[in-house]
Amino acid sequence: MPELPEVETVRRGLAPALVGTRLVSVDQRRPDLRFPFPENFVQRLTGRRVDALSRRAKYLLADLDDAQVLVMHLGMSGSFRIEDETPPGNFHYLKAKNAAHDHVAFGLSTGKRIIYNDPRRFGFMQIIARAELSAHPLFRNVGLEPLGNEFDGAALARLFAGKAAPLKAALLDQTLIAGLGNIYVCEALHRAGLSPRRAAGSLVRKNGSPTDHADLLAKVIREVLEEAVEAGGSSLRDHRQTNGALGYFQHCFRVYDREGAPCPREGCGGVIKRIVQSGRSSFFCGTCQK
DNA sequence: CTGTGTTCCTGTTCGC
DNA sequence: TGCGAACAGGAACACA
Repeated sequence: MPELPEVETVRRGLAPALVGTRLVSVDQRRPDLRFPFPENFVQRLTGRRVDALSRRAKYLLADLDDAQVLVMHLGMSGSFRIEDETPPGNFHYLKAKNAAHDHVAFGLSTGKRIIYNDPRRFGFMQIIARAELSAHPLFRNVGLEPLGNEFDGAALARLFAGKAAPLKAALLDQTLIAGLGNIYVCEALHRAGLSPRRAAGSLVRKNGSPTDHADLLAKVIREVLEEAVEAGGSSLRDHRQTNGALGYFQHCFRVYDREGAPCPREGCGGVIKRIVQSGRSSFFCGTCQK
Protein backbone atom coordinates (compact mmCIF):
# COMPACT_ATOMS: atom_id res chain seq x y z
CA MET A 1 0.00 0.00 0.00
CA PRO A 2 2.76 2.15 0.81
CA GLU A 3 3.39 5.81 0.54
CA LEU A 4 4.35 7.75 3.62
CA PRO A 5 0.85 7.87 5.18
CA GLU A 6 0.33 4.14 4.70
CA VAL A 7 3.75 3.26 6.13
CA GLU A 8 3.13 5.56 9.08
CA THR A 9 -0.25 3.88 9.60
CA VAL A 10 1.45 0.50 9.61
CA ARG A 11 4.03 1.77 12.10
CA ARG A 12 1.33 2.98 14.46
CA GLY A 13 -0.52 -0.29 14.12
CA LEU A 14 2.50 -2.49 14.75
CA ALA A 15 4.20 -0.53 17.50
CA PRO A 16 1.87 -1.41 20.41
CA ALA A 17 2.16 -5.14 19.67
CA LEU A 18 5.83 -5.17 18.79
CA VAL A 19 7.79 -2.69 20.87
CA GLY A 20 9.09 -4.12 24.14
CA THR A 21 8.55 -7.71 23.05
CA ARG A 22 11.08 -10.32 21.96
CA LEU A 23 11.09 -12.18 18.67
CA VAL A 24 10.84 -15.74 19.96
CA SER A 25 10.57 -17.20 16.47
CA VAL A 26 11.14 -16.04 12.93
CA ASP A 27 9.61 -18.04 10.12
CA GLN A 28 11.22 -17.07 6.82
CA ARG A 29 9.40 -18.89 4.06
CA ARG A 30 11.44 -18.03 1.00
CA PRO A 31 15.02 -16.98 0.27
CA ASP A 32 14.21 -13.60 -1.22
CA LEU A 33 11.68 -10.88 -1.79
CA ARG A 34 12.87 -8.16 -4.13
CA PHE A 35 16.39 -8.87 -2.87
CA PRO A 36 17.71 -11.90 -0.99
CA PHE A 37 17.13 -11.82 2.75
CA PRO A 38 20.33 -10.99 4.61
CA GLU A 39 22.63 -13.81 5.61
CA ASN A 40 21.45 -15.67 8.72
CA PHE A 41 18.30 -13.57 8.84
CA VAL A 42 16.45 -15.91 11.19
CA GLN A 43 19.37 -16.47 13.57
CA ARG A 44 20.20 -12.79 13.79
CA LEU A 45 16.66 -11.87 14.78
CA THR A 46 15.61 -14.74 16.98
CA GLY A 47 15.72 -13.81 20.65
CA ARG A 48 16.15 -10.09 20.01
CA ARG A 49 14.03 -7.55 21.85
CA VAL A 50 12.48 -4.73 19.80
CA ASP A 51 13.14 -1.42 21.53
CA ALA A 52 11.48 0.98 19.10
CA LEU A 53 9.69 1.12 15.77
CA SER A 54 10.23 4.24 13.68
CA ARG A 55 9.80 5.35 10.09
CA ARG A 56 12.18 7.05 7.69
CA ALA A 57 10.79 7.86 4.25
CA LYS A 58 8.85 4.70 3.30
CA TYR A 59 11.02 2.45 5.49
CA LEU A 60 10.04 0.90 8.80
CA LEU A 61 12.94 0.66 11.25
CA ALA A 62 12.80 -1.76 14.17
CA ASP A 63 15.53 -1.02 16.71
CA LEU A 64 16.88 -4.24 18.23
CA ASP A 65 18.57 -4.75 21.59
CA ASP A 66 21.89 -5.66 19.94
CA ALA A 67 22.37 -2.26 18.23
CA GLN A 68 21.13 -3.59 14.92
CA VAL A 69 18.13 -2.28 13.01
CA LEU A 70 15.67 -4.41 11.09
CA VAL A 71 14.83 -2.34 8.01
CA MET A 72 11.60 -3.16 6.21
CA HIS A 73 10.22 -1.78 2.95
CA LEU A 74 6.73 -2.72 1.75
CA GLY A 75 7.32 -2.23 -1.96
CA MET A 76 4.04 -1.99 -3.88
CA SER A 77 1.99 -4.69 -2.24
CA GLY A 78 3.49 -5.45 1.16
CA SER A 79 1.37 -5.47 4.31
CA PHE A 80 1.58 -6.62 7.90
CA ARG A 81 -1.11 -8.18 10.00
CA ILE A 82 -1.20 -9.11 13.66
CA GLU A 83 -2.64 -12.40 14.81
CA ASP A 84 -3.46 -12.93 18.45
CA GLU A 85 -2.38 -16.54 18.60
CA THR A 86 -0.64 -19.06 16.43
CA PRO A 87 -3.17 -20.34 13.98
CA PRO A 88 -3.20 -24.09 13.48
CA GLY A 89 -1.26 -25.15 10.40
CA ASN A 90 -4.38 -26.74 9.10
CA PHE A 91 -6.28 -26.83 5.88
CA HIS A 92 -8.45 -23.83 6.65
CA TYR A 93 -5.53 -21.61 7.51
CA LEU A 94 -3.55 -22.66 4.45
CA LYS A 95 -6.54 -21.97 2.25
CA ALA A 96 -6.97 -18.49 3.71
CA LYS A 97 -6.83 -15.74 1.14
CA ASN A 98 -3.27 -14.74 0.29
CA ALA A 99 -1.64 -17.13 2.74
CA ALA A 100 0.50 -18.18 -0.21
CA HIS A 101 2.12 -14.76 0.00
CA ASP A 102 2.82 -14.78 3.73
CA HIS A 103 6.60 -14.61 3.46
CA VAL A 104 7.72 -13.92 7.03
CA ALA A 105 6.06 -14.59 10.38
CA PHE A 106 7.49 -13.14 13.60
CA GLY A 107 6.44 -14.96 16.75
CA LEU A 108 6.43 -12.58 19.72
CA SER A 109 7.03 -13.24 23.40
CA THR A 110 3.45 -12.09 24.04
CA GLY A 111 2.13 -14.98 21.97
CA LYS A 112 1.04 -12.73 19.12
CA ARG A 113 2.36 -13.16 15.62
CA ILE A 114 3.19 -10.49 13.07
CA ILE A 115 2.97 -11.68 9.49
CA TYR A 116 4.41 -10.02 6.41
CA ASN A 117 2.46 -10.60 3.22
CA ASP A 118 3.57 -9.35 -0.18
CA PRO A 119 2.12 -10.81 -3.42
CA ARG A 120 4.35 -8.87 -5.80
CA ARG A 121 7.46 -9.23 -3.63
CA PHE A 122 8.75 -5.73 -4.36
CA GLY A 123 9.34 -5.28 -0.66
CA PHE A 124 12.50 -6.28 1.16
CA MET A 125 14.08 -6.59 4.60
CA GLN A 126 17.60 -5.78 5.66
CA ILE A 127 19.54 -5.80 8.93
CA ILE A 128 21.92 -2.90 9.43
CA ALA A 129 24.03 -1.82 12.42
CA ARG A 130 22.42 1.28 13.90
CA ALA A 131 25.70 3.20 13.79
CA GLU A 132 26.00 2.56 10.06
CA LEU A 133 22.44 3.39 9.14
CA SER A 134 22.85 6.94 7.89
CA ALA A 135 25.89 6.05 5.81
CA HIS A 136 24.28 2.93 4.37
CA PRO A 137 23.53 3.01 0.62
CA LEU A 138 19.81 2.65 1.35
CA PHE A 139 19.74 5.82 3.43
CA ARG A 140 22.74 7.89 2.39
CA ASN A 141 20.80 9.65 -0.36
CA VAL A 142 17.35 9.70 1.18
CA GLY A 143 15.79 13.13 0.90
CA LEU A 144 13.93 15.48 3.20
CA GLU A 145 11.04 14.28 5.37
CA PRO A 146 8.01 16.19 4.08
CA LEU A 147 6.47 16.25 7.57
CA GLY A 148 9.72 17.42 9.17
CA ASN A 149 10.44 20.89 10.52
CA GLU A 150 12.88 21.80 7.75
CA PHE A 151 10.41 21.16 4.95
CA ASP A 152 9.01 24.40 3.54
CA GLY A 153 8.99 26.49 0.36
CA ALA A 154 12.59 27.54 0.82
CA ALA A 155 13.67 23.91 1.13
CA LEU A 156 11.69 23.05 -2.00
CA ALA A 157 13.41 25.90 -3.83
CA ARG A 158 16.84 24.61 -2.85
CA LEU A 159 15.94 21.12 -4.06
CA PHE A 160 14.36 22.28 -7.32
CA ALA A 161 16.83 24.99 -8.35
CA GLY A 162 17.95 24.49 -11.93
CA LYS A 163 15.85 21.35 -12.43
CA ALA A 164 14.29 20.90 -15.85
CA ALA A 165 12.48 17.72 -14.81
CA PRO A 166 8.70 17.96 -14.49
CA LEU A 167 7.25 18.53 -11.03
CA LYS A 168 5.80 15.02 -11.11
CA ALA A 169 9.23 13.42 -11.46
CA ALA A 170 10.91 15.75 -9.01
CA LEU A 171 8.31 15.08 -6.31
CA LEU A 172 8.58 11.32 -6.80
CA ASP A 173 12.38 11.48 -6.52
CA GLN A 174 13.10 9.98 -3.09
CA THR A 175 16.55 11.55 -3.01
CA LEU A 176 14.90 15.00 -2.96
CA ILE A 177 11.79 14.44 -0.82
CA ALA A 178 11.33 11.08 0.87
CA GLY A 179 7.92 9.52 1.23
CA LEU A 180 5.73 10.88 -1.54
CA GLY A 181 4.39 8.41 -4.08
CA ASN A 182 2.12 8.55 -7.09
CA ILE A 183 -1.13 9.19 -5.25
CA TYR A 184 -0.04 11.98 -2.96
CA VAL A 185 1.98 13.74 -5.66
CA CYS A 186 -1.14 13.87 -7.84
CA GLU A 187 -3.23 15.10 -4.94
CA ALA A 188 -0.75 17.74 -3.79
CA LEU A 189 -0.28 19.14 -7.29
CA HIS A 190 -4.02 19.53 -7.71
CA ARG A 191 -4.34 21.28 -4.37
CA ALA A 192 -1.53 23.62 -5.36
CA GLY A 193 -2.99 24.31 -8.81
CA LEU A 194 0.25 23.22 -10.47
CA SER A 195 0.60 21.05 -13.57
CA PRO A 196 2.57 17.82 -13.16
CA ARG A 197 4.30 18.74 -16.44
CA ARG A 198 5.62 22.06 -15.22
CA ALA A 199 9.39 22.26 -14.74
CA ALA A 200 10.43 21.90 -11.11
CA GLY A 201 12.89 24.76 -11.52
CA SER A 202 10.03 27.13 -12.33
CA LEU A 203 9.20 27.32 -8.62
CA VAL A 204 12.54 28.99 -7.89
CA ARG A 205 13.38 32.67 -8.39
CA LYS A 206 16.64 33.68 -10.02
CA ASN A 207 18.12 34.49 -6.62
CA GLY A 208 17.23 31.02 -5.37
CA SER A 209 14.31 32.02 -3.18
CA PRO A 210 10.96 30.21 -3.43
CA THR A 211 8.11 31.54 -5.53
CA ASP A 212 4.66 31.77 -3.97
CA HIS A 213 3.89 28.51 -5.76
CA ALA A 214 6.78 26.79 -3.97
CA ASP A 215 5.51 27.99 -0.61
CA LEU A 216 2.00 26.83 -1.48
CA LEU A 217 3.17 23.45 -2.74
CA ALA A 218 5.16 22.75 0.41
CA LYS A 219 2.13 23.70 2.49
CA VAL A 220 -0.32 21.44 0.63
CA ILE A 221 2.10 18.51 0.59
CA ARG A 222 2.22 18.69 4.36
CA GLU A 223 -1.55 19.07 4.55
CA VAL A 224 -2.45 16.17 2.32
CA LEU A 225 -0.01 13.83 4.09
CA GLU A 226 -1.27 14.84 7.52
CA GLU A 227 -4.88 14.37 6.48
CA ALA A 228 -4.06 10.95 5.04
CA VAL A 229 -2.22 9.82 8.18
CA GLU A 230 -5.19 11.00 10.21
CA ALA A 231 -7.48 8.90 8.00
CA GLY A 232 -5.38 5.78 8.43
CA GLY A 233 -3.97 5.98 4.91
CA SER A 234 -5.64 4.95 1.67
CA SER A 235 -7.01 1.46 1.12
CA LEU A 236 -6.89 0.54 -2.54
CA ARG A 237 -7.98 -2.96 -3.47
CA ASP A 238 -7.95 -4.98 -0.26
CA HIS A 239 -5.18 -3.24 1.59
CA ARG A 240 -5.79 -2.96 5.26
CA GLN A 241 -4.25 -1.62 8.41
CA THR A 242 -2.52 -4.09 10.70
CA ASN A 243 -5.73 -4.53 12.68
CA GLY A 244 -7.65 -5.38 9.53
CA ALA A 245 -9.42 -2.02 9.34
CA LEU A 246 -9.54 -0.13 6.08
CA GLY A 247 -8.01 3.33 5.78
CA TYR A 248 -10.43 5.78 4.26
CA PHE A 249 -8.40 8.54 2.65
CA GLN A 250 -9.16 7.09 -0.79
CA HIS A 251 -12.61 8.67 -0.43
CA CYS A 252 -10.85 12.03 -0.25
CA PHE A 253 -8.99 11.71 -3.55
CA ARG A 254 -9.68 14.73 -5.73
CA VAL A 255 -7.88 13.55 -8.86
CA TYR A 256 -6.13 10.20 -8.35
CA ASP A 257 -7.83 7.46 -10.40
CA ARG A 258 -10.62 9.88 -11.32
CA GLU A 259 -10.07 10.27 -15.05
CA GLY A 260 -13.10 11.82 -16.71
CA ALA A 261 -14.61 13.10 -13.47
CA PRO A 262 -15.37 16.81 -13.08
CA CYS A 263 -12.65 18.80 -11.35
CA PRO A 264 -13.64 19.16 -7.70
CA ARG A 265 -12.26 22.69 -7.47
CA GLU A 266 -15.08 25.16 -6.88
CA GLY A 267 -16.03 26.93 -10.11
CA CYS A 268 -13.33 25.28 -12.21
CA GLY A 269 -15.52 23.24 -14.54
CA GLY A 270 -12.57 21.24 -15.90
CA VAL A 271 -12.36 17.48 -16.31
CA ILE A 272 -9.69 15.23 -14.77
CA LYS A 273 -7.24 13.92 -17.32
CA ARG A 274 -4.80 11.04 -17.20
CA ILE A 275 -1.37 11.22 -18.82
CA VAL A 276 1.69 9.02 -18.48
CA GLN A 277 4.92 10.53 -17.20
CA SER A 278 8.02 8.38 -16.88
CA GLY A 279 5.84 5.32 -17.05
CA ARG A 280 3.41 6.32 -14.31
CA SER A 281 -0.10 7.72 -14.48
CA SER A 282 -0.58 11.37 -13.63
CA PHE A 283 -4.10 12.55 -12.91
CA PHE A 284 -4.74 16.28 -13.07
CA CYS A 285 -7.06 19.05 -14.21
CA GLY A 286 -5.71 20.86 -17.26
CA THR A 287 -7.99 23.80 -16.52
CA CYS A 288 -6.92 24.81 -13.02
CA GLN A 289 -3.45 23.22 -12.81
CA LYS A 290 -0.92 25.37 -14.64
C1' DC B 1 25.43 14.77 -13.70
C1' DT B 2 20.56 14.82 -15.52
C1' DG B 3 16.44 12.85 -17.16
C1' DT B 4 13.87 8.88 -19.03
C1' DG B 5 12.66 4.08 -19.91
C1' DT B 6 12.76 -0.76 -18.33
C1' DT B 7 12.42 -4.18 -15.06
C1' DC B 8 11.30 -7.06 -11.06
C1' DC B 9 6.33 -10.00 -9.68
C1' DT B 10 1.42 -11.31 -9.08
C1' DG B 11 -3.32 -10.00 -9.06
C1' DT B 12 -7.32 -7.43 -10.71
C1' DT B 13 -10.00 -5.18 -14.07
C1' DC B 14 -11.56 -4.15 -18.60
C1' DG B 15 -12.75 -4.82 -23.44
C1' DC B 16 -13.85 -8.18 -26.80
C1' DT C 1 -17.59 -17.26 -19.21
C1' DG C 2 -13.14 -17.03 -21.03
C1' DC C 3 -8.96 -14.75 -22.45
C1' DG C 4 -5.43 -11.52 -23.37
C1' DA C 5 -3.96 -6.79 -22.52
C1' DA C 6 -3.35 -3.06 -19.58
C1' DC C 7 -2.49 -1.53 -15.29
C1' DA C 8 -1.30 -1.24 -10.14
C1' DG C 9 0.88 2.15 -4.20
C1' DG C 10 8.15 1.56 -5.65
C1' DA C 11 12.62 2.26 -6.93
C1' DA C 12 17.13 0.17 -8.71
C1' DC C 13 19.33 0.07 -12.76
C1' DA C 14 20.78 0.88 -17.59
C1' DC C 15 21.34 4.05 -20.91
C1' DA C 16 21.18 8.54 -24.00
